Amino acid sequence: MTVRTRFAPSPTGYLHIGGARTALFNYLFARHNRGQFVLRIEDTDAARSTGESLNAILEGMLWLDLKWDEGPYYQSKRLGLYREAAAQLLEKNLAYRCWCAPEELEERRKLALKENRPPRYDGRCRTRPAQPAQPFAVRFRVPPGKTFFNDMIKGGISFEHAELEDLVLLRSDSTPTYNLCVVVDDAAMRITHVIRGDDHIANTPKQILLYEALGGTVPSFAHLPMILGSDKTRLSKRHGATSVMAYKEMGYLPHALVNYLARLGWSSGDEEIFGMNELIEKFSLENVGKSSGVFNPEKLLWLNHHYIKTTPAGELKPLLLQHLKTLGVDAARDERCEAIISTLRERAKTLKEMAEASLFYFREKISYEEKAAKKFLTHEILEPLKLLSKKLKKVEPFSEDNVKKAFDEVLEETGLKLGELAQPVRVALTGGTVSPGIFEMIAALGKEKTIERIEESLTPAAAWSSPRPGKEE
RNA sequence: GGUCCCAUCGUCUAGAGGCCCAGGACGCGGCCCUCUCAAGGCCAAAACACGGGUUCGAAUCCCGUUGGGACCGCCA
Repeated sequence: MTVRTRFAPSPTGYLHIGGARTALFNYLFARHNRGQFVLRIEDTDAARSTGESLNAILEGMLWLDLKWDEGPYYQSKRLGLYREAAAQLLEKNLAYRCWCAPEELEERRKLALKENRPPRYDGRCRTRPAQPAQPFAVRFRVPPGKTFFNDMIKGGISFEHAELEDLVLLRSDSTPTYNLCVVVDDAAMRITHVIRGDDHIANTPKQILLYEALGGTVPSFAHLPMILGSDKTRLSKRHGATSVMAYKEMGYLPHALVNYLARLGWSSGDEEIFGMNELIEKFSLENVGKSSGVFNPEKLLWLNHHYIKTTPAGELKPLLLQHLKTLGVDAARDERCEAIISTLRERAKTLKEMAEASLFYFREKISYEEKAAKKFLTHEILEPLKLLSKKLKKVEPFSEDNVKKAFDEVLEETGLKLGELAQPVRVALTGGTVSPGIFEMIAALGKEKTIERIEESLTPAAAWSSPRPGKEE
């Protein structure tokens, strides 16, 4: 039997970290077993479902490269199926009509909670005579007994039916509810493995009972542990960004998130770095842990940096371009991009950081940080800078090695140490004291801009080099 | 309140009775390298929640305690 998994989000918000991991594990399990991965949109709550959310979820999955084989299926387009199933259950007396008013139910629940009683429906309509002309909901008649299932992650779990309430299958407006839809669809779509968050454990016995009532094959279940925030409560906006797409905006590589999410709850020995194919090859539910995990942004950041360091510059370029664009720089036609990326990848943990750090390469005019200029653009350095400029003009090709040679000559002739020359040059070229290695940076900046900026620095250098009090030469 | 789930360094985890006075990774601290910042290399601190069993032997199995979490909707 081919393995079929599904990811079934409800379009009531963006794709969040937890949902993304559920989707990923379903994807990996299906791929690993050469099965199919189905996408189903659970939009039976018309009031809360939006097209915007739907797009956000699809966008998130595509960004993470979690491609589905089938769907998306929309539950809102399958309402007839669910009603049919409910009618069938009604017919077999496995379900019954309930005339209780929702408000009344709500009141009873609140009262029960207040009195510390289980807030469960008491089943009073099981035996109630028909109330013609009254709107009714359809409830499942939970049979007596006990349900056991063997969770692929958590192991054996069983529930006494006495703990289950007669759940609503069809609302009084005849729209179906979650548990019914899930079971009907998972059966119809021949889902073999239901992999979802462990907040669904309590739903599982109800769903198993429904499968049995409807004569469907019960799939295998695997309940993933929750992802928690730093305070060990369920991950939410309070803990920072939870939207997958927010990570794109922050300059994360999609695969860094995938790798991080995979390792949150799953492991393969001591390994930390996994490409997508490697994940597919190595993923198995046996290696998924049972306990919930805390989302650790620092580790994600480390992974992101790892992938920034190892992804070819050519692949990084279009991504960097996007971030530069939001900073108002259009570098699409700039041929230096790949060289620039190479100088920055070791020191930028996100693409956003890289874009910001690369700004000096693209600016027409740079401005000096006051402190930096004051400290390094001094009288004494004027001549060496002139000399350097002169030497650099002759450098051809303008490669890192050749630039270094020009520097060596200047150092030789002036007796300066590299540090004494490099920092002023750095300020002259970038405006600040922090940048990539001086030679690689100069080569990436390009001959024209380098010489232009050094010469430009010669003027203000004289003006700003007023010696500090007591240090008069 | 009831039911269910979970429990190894701060965090993610390895560990499927002896290989473990517990290994890796992130982060943190130190040192080295060094033209700045990084990156890199090396070193260090840091955990089997507790109590009972079972066993020649337990982080690993069982029970209990404690602590965390989830669920208890005509939401999904």
